[in-house]
Amino acid sequence: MLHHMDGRRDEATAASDDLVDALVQTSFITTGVLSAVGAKHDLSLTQMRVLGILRDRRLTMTALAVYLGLDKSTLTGLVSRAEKRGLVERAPSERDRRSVEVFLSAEGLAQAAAATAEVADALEPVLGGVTGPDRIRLQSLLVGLLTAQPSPSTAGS
Amino acid sequence: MLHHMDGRRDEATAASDDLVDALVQTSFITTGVLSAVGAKHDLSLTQMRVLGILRDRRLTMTALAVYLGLDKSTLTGLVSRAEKRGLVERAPSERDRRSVEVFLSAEGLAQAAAATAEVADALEPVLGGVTGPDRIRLQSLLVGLLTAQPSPSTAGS
DNA sequence: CTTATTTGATTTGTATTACCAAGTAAATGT
DNA sequence: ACATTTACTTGGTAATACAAATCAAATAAG
Repeated sequence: MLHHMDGRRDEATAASDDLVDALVQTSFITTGVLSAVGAKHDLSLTQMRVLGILRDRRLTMTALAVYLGLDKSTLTGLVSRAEKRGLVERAPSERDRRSVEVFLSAEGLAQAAAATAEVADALEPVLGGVTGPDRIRLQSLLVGLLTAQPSPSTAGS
Repeated sequence: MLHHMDGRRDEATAASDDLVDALVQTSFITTGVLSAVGAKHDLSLTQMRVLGILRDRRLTMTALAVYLGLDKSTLTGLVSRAEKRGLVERAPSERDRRSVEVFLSAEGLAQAAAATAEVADALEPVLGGVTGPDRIRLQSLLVGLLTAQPSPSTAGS
């Protein structure tokens, strides 16, 4: 689809554009909320993601970079700042002495938990237009979308 | 809901957490795709948003800042760089000589159209897990969510 | 087993993004 | 007419992000 061999956008594509548009706009609203919640704790969106990802994981720098879709060199500074603030810790891997593993400190874990709750709070009004059984429907549709994704593009909070 | 007067997260809240989680993860995947498409054209996510917003609008700096959820001062540099690249143009408002209106140049319009098509392309595989009638359902649920939003948090591509 | 290559992370340098506070000019309010 | 608000820019600072180069450890080749 798309790939207008005929050089124009057909009806099916036009219809799918509406879905794409809705998805994109919803995403911006959502990340806007994420961003705002993070700002209250002096956390950037990326730092929020780090907290979210490391909530139940312990990853090497490279693995974390892949999750975030960022360059390895970007991670160095990102993790260093988070480390300086006591949110995460670094530890050398035992299997591979080149690798550095990153994980949440106790403080980071607390922050992550608090942030998660606040995000749920802040998204509640956003979900105001979706009520009752529609929430279940939306959820299962999104879960369907997510589970169909190739492995660790499943990155996220 | 939420607003645990009792200081704990109840069942309803826990259930809604799953929806929140799915929404957040979906958003990260979507903005990741947006970001990747933009990168191919040397456009940041924010610049992509600017193109998307100005596709069918002509806004003052402040209005654009509100749409993006950014500070006015951030917009100055953002628009200046986009202007230097020939994507947008500035023009003094006639009604108010303090105001500056921003709009897409011919080149910017072309880029916006191309980017829109590419985004639809790139999101196609992401939507792979949602097929047939489920797409319509997802779309109408998202549209329902969007239309329930207070005015221009409806910002987005 | 010794060298060559690849891999994991950091360093350095640059550009962008973003905020705040302060400043200027035009428009409103009193 | 003067004070205030509004619209935007400027200046300063920090965070974010990438690319290229470097270094150490692990793996592959010979």
